[in-house]
Amino acid sequence: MNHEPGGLIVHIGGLLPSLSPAEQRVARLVVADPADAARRTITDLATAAGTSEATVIRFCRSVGMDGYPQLRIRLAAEAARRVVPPDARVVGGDIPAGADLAQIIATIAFSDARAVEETAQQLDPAVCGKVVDAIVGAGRIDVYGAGASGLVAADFQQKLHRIGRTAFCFPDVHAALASAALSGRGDLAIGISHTGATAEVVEVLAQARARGATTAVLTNFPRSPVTAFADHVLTTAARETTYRSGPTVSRVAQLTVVDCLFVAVAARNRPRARKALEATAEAIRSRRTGSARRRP
Amino acid sequence: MNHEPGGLIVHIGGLLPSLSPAEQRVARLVVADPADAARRTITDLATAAGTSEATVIRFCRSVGMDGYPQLRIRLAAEAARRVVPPDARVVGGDIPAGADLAQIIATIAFSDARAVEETAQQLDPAVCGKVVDAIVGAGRIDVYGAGASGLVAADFQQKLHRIGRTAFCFPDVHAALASAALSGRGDLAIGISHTGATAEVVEVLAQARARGATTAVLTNFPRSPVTAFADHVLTTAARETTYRSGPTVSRVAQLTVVDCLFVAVAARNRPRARKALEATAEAIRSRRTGSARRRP
DNA sequence: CGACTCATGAAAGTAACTTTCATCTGTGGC
DNA sequence: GCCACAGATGAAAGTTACTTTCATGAGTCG
Repeated sequence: MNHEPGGLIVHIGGLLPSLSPAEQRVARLVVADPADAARRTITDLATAAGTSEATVIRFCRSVGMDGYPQLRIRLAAEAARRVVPPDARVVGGDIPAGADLAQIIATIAFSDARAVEETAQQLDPAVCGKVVDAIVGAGRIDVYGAGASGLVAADFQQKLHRIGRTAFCFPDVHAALASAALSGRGDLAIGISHTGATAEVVEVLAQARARGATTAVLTNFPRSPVTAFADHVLTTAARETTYRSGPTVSRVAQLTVVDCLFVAVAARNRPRARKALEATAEAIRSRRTGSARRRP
Repeated sequence: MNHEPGGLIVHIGGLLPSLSPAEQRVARLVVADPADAARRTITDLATAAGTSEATVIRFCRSVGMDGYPQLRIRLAAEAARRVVPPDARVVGGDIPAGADLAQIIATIAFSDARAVEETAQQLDPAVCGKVVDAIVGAGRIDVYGAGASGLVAADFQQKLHRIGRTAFCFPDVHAALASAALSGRGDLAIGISHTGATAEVVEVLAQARARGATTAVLTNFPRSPVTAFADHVLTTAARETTYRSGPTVSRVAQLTVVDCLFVAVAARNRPRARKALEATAEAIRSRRTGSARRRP
């Protein structure tokens, strides 16, 4: 049958004058509220149009559909498409004072999602590749971060560990500096700092580099102090707002970058990574209670 | 019947583990290609899933629909709304074996961004409101989480702390259980677990609740064991892939939810929260080295 | 004014959907 | 190890929705 890829509703509107009176009544109902029509059964719609089911079927054929069910799902699809995503325009800035929860959720989700997308867009695959090389070939891997970035660092460390690349992460600056002092050629130090100016991270990276280790940093500001001590610079792309200070916004973007590196490293040695993953997953599984409840 | 205003497909994803095997087969087909499923008749779909029509009907009811035709039009509508980015066909699934870095980045960013968006869409503002109330009114706040979710828990704790709502987070199960045992009416325990089946988190929440504390949980699976012990259930919406085991994907979504709660709590008492934020920011600022370098 | 065309709905027929029920399977208790 | 039980499942019966057929009637053209 006929294919009307674009606007079925528009198409019906154009066909309207050429339809029989009873079919026109059906058509008008459909055009007026496609979503509502999609919800009705054929008998329903026929009654609402003051006609019989047979006429509705004829109408379907007249507009190029095979039958009523087909029309229904087409209508549902078109009605959904024409609904404009509510008020995405306003969303994206700061949170207004009297904001309700739905607004807050929409705003945050929007800015998080955008941070992720924009970060991915500006991330340089070549630099990533070098960092991945470094991770794969490194003797020892240390990951540093303070505050919110510290959590990202911990996450990175956990992940590398799970695929068999032993890594360390220090919550304490002194321990971190000690580890950096003990590193050398062939080792890798990864710093994570939104501002790129966190003293601890800068010091640690500087120390590691002075000892001959390779250094990499993940920051939002490509010209921040820390980049002076980094062989490889990866950047996130996050904007700040009042209530969500910088690190908060960028943390999601940082995690995305960490995930990318993780997957890329795992992809380098698929079988071994998979085996390591399975082993760790197995170890964790025993810590689960029974599977999800079935309809309680 | 149930109203799932946001993402039915996402909702189905979350319900997946709580469905019976045969229903899961149906669910997977539906999630994999909603538009295609909408085109099929019930017999068709049943055959494709290797099961009977009866099971498909049961599946419809399980996900909150009245019957198959209703499911069909909902699927058609959602599939249409989901404006698929041109080359997103490959993106979103598993990472192909020979993937290059650009592909990996695109895939991960896409699935992260989608997890955030879908989570926001299905997040219930009413439940969030109750959790915010609980946080604002709580005597003591404990946040629990293990593994990757543990980092999210730590993040939440840090955030609450920064706006003056003292909270605790325990990396050690014993300490957590002890704290839970000491909690009581007016206290709040928040559990974070992607699977909802992490034994530690379940035990701790059960304990806290038994002592009279209010409990809340953040999980991907609304019918998982942990929800039995939670007064408030918040859900993320993340799908799993091979290389990025569940918790990895959902962590970004979890963080978004945590951010929402954080901002909502801060919004309740704007001046005080702002003052607390500024105080902590000031404390951290001293730990920064000079501002960003100007063209080196 | 008759013969034709077309629109229309009633009713019969078919396919789709829903319910019921018997069977089966795995689980936990003794 | 066996029994009782709950849950999962599909076959088949039952119901509803959809489609076809056909008779009727209104308009209309020679």
